[in-house]
Amino acid sequence: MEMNQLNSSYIGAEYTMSIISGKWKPLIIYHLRQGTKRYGQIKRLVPDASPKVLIQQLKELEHDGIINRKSYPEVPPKVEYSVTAKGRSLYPVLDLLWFWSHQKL
Amino acid sequence: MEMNQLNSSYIGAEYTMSIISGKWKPLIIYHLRQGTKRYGQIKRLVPDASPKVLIQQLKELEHDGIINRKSYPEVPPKVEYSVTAKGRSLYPVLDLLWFWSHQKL
DNA sequence: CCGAATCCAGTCGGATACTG
DNA sequence: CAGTATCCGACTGGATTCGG
Repeated sequence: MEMNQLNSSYIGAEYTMSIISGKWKPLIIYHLRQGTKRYGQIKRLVPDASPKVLIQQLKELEHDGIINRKSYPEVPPKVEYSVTAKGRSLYPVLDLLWFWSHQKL
Repeated sequence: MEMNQLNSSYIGAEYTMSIISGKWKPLIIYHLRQGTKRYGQIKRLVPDASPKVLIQQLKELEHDGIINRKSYPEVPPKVEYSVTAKGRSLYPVLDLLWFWSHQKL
């Protein structure tokens, strides 16, 4: 599949965008990129996200196979989030999005 | 600026996404990529977009410097839309978004 | 031909309080 | 500690009608 001869319009670009669009998703992925983190850590790293929204975005990322949720049956509860292989394949995409925005034209 | 050592989180990725997120924007850019088009042509190429929304997305793309609007003072009116240099710099981004969505993992 | 104006439904994120 | 539950305002896109 050639990158310099794309044909079938941009149907599919929307799909990728739907996965990473969500107010806190890029930031969540960025932090998890540095390593596995517990829920409380993420909450502190993304303090402006309300618990409802934060959990919601984590669930969506998990549902889309971008991150993995591991729950430990302990008291108190412990939950760890990490990036999956599919999620790591997203790094170049996010990097390019970031790069474009910082580009001077 | 190194692509393999991004630091300042992903602030900026959201900015790029905000520019191309909009229900018909990728499709509009795709069609304009084939060459300058009149409003009526775009309307026919993106038939499911209502006139209000279509004009709205075209205006946003114009405001963000992605496309150019050229109006000819004729009767009947004639308006042409084309992609700017900044818009063309967006092709690799859209291509990568498209490519990622078609990738098998 | 190229839009503008109005009204409307659905989705998204935020604030706050509460729970196993 | 790691979430749920409820309510709510803002924004986005859609349907339709009208105008220069």
